[in-house]
Amino acid sequence: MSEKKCNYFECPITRTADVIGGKWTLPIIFALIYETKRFKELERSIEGINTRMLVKELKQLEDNGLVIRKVFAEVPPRVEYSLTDKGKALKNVLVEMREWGNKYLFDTIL
Amino acid sequence: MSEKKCNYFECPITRTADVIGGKWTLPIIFALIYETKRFKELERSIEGINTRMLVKELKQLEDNGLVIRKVFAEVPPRVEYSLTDKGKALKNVLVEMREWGNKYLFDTIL
DNA sequence: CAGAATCCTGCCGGATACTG
DNA sequence: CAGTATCCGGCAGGATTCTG
Repeated sequence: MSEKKCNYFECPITRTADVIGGKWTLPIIFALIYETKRFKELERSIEGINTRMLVKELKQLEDNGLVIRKVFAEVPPRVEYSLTDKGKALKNVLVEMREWGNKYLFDTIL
Repeated sequence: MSEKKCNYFECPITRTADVIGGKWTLPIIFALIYETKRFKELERSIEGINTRMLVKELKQLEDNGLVIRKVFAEVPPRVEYSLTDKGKALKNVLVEMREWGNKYLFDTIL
């Protein structure tokens, strides 16, 4: 961690924050970190999200190269979502966030 | 990283995201990670921020226990901001975010 | 099942001016 | 210097309905 001025758009930290800053971005990535999932599966596994938001953020994640969308020519339709390597590489970030959250957000009694 | 349902408010990851999700939160933490700074110093070291936002996010950070505000009874007034241990502990998260950002957001040519 | 199309609202974040 | 006090527009994000 060098002492460099963080002017937002040249800073890798804030740029990363922008990529994963959507309200449901992290839950989606988390849900896909170990397994491919279909749209409805995703929707069910993420409590509180609604269709529109899921579609929107998935598209954004796809545009950012974090998620792969695979369409099957079947009836009923089937679409599977999975993480790219770029997406999977976020795992370290998630791990650190979880670590910090558990330590400082839930163990306040200790 | 266990396979647990992430229902937002019980999930340490998304809770952490909420704490550091303000637009200028990370730049502020970054600016304070190695040194205490006065208000104006902070404002100058973070490109693009304005007074109102800096005040607002600093207050939020203080409420969340990430930042300490120390007021000196002097004229002209002097207020110094520094990170608590809780705040400093976010360094690991920042490091991972920077790592990821550098690798996947800036080295796309490679 | 996997979305697309609308509609609506809060509040996030920016600009600007003023104060002790 | 270290902040308040207002004003304001845009859009993130939610609810709901419809389609192939």
